[in-house]
Amino acid sequence: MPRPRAAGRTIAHPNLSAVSLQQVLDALVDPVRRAVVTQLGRAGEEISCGSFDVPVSVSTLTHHFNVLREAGVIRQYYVGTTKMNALRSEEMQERFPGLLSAVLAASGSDAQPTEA
Amino acid sequence: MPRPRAAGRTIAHPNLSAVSLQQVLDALVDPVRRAVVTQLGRAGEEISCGSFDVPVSVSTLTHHFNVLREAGVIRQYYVGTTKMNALRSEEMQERFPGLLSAVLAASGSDAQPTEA
DNA sequence: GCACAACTTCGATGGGCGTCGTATTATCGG
DNA sequence: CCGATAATACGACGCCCATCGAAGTTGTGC
Repeated sequence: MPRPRAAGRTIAHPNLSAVSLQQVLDALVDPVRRAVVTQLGRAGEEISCGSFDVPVSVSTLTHHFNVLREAGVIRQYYVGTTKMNALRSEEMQERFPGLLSAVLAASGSDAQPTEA
Repeated sequence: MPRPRAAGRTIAHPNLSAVSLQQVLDALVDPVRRAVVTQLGRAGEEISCGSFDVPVSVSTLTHHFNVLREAGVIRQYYVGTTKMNALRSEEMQERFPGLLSAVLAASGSDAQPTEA
């Protein structure tokens, strides 16, 4: 009976009322995770896990997706062997008004000082 | 010639255009620093370094003030041996619209899930 | 000038987390 | 049933940072 593992199907998502500000900030403070969020924000649509432009290995990326999901920032579901990702923008807006949108806006414009 | 040290007087503050989103998030993600920011937000006024209610030693607190100041979140100046602190709310609002206010709002209300 | 109070600086320590490679599971197409 | 593809689970490793205590600096008041 080697534990059920991923079960391949349904994925658990937290109720946003059970998510703390600390969790969300922890999720958004990592540059790689913020890149994921930003790309999701730009696309406005679901994106498969493998379609992100980030400078880390696949296993690391999986870890980041878990953190984002557990923080309530993204929603995920399977389509075959592919896992799709989407922002939980509206729910986040209710839970922490203005927070996610502020980060998205800042990431979108000149998030970096003078270095380009 | 033991370097000038603190010089006791004027303190250097960054221009907010030279501050990155990463810096600000790094500053705000720490619970102790966020407690400082929250208490400053509530007070609406300057507070001396020693008047904060945080569960760390004095030397650690000094470190946190440095991080907050270098991230452009707070402004500091000496009054005798006392150092006063104030939020740079308006400037932050211009640089990263909605960010600081969102964090303040979230910290103020139920930032924690269900644990009280 | 001296003691005291407020804060800083320095060096050391510990824990957490981002990172990776490898092995494993799940799904689809022949 | 077999291979290929997509993603996860599992340790392990290294670094960064929050933390502290002790010593130092600056200013105040007597």
